[in-house]
Amino acid sequence: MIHRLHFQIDERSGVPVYRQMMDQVKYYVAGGTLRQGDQLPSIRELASALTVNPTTVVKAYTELERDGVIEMRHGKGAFVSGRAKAITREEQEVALRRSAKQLAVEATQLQVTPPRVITVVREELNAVNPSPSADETPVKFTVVPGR
Amino acid sequence: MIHRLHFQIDERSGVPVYRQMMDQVKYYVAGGTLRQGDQLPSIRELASALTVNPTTVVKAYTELERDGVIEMRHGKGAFVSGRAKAITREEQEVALRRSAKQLAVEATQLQVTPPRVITVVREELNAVNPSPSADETPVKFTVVPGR
DNA sequence: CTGTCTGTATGATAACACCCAAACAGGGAA
DNA sequence: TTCCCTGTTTGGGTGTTATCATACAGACAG
Repeated sequence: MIHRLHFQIDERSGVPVYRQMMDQVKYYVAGGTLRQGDQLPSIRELASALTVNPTTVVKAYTELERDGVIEMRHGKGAFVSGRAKAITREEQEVALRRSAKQLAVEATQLQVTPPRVITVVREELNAVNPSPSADETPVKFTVVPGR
Repeated sequence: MIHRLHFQIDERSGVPVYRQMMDQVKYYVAGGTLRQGDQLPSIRELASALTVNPTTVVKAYTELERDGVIEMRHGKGAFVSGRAKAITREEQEVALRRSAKQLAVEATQLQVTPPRVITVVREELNAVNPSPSADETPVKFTVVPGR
């Protein structure tokens, strides 16, 4: 079975790329998709998949290690840290609401009707469509770039 | 009656200050608190209230003007734009999808169930959508800083 | 050992974000 | 007119973000 991670980088958002990557790794850990011991995409793999410079990925991974989310092992790869606890449930809720609020504001600015917004959100949720997994063994993930 | 705008700037977020200000103005406009013709805080007033440099506010206002949200009039002030910027259906669709996809990816990373996402989006749409008001007189707003 | 994967580390370059100070110019009221 | 509000513009400074190219070093299979 192939596991995929969806990474979405929005250059127009003004948010630094390395920080967007950090957030998304944290979200995967918080959501349970990435579990203790799982191997993250290598620096070069992630960099080429997202067409960013490896240095940028290094920065993201280094900061994530400083935050205790991941561990990097020379010559082996980057792995989800044991003592992760990257994000609290409350922070997850805040993150979701912030993103939803942003969508709501933008849609209102664009004068899109609420039903239309709901429809599009449903479509995009289906498009992302995660693969359900109850596997307990540490796995390696590939990247699905989103730009 | 005194009208107040609450501005909150988070320096640790990594999001550029001028962009945080832009988002909040957009939110007020989308939500109907700021209406066509309303006068925004002056550049210097907003800058001193938030203890940021006036140049930063200039950048935010300039970008907002480029987005068609506000208009700046030399010697008079900054006002909420009358005419919504002309945008094609296609541009509207692209912008909406981009924002929706961002939310979908993030929700998936957090392993939030699609129904839950829809619920939150509905709530945020309701929170943004203004109750139609009969008051048409333009007003001036002051700033209450949040730091 | 060799090849190839992995992370680690530089220095140079460019663009952006933010601050600071100062000056210029329009609008409107005393 | 003068005064004080307003936006406009310029030049200089610092730190961050991100790119590119290059090199070094650990892990491991063949």
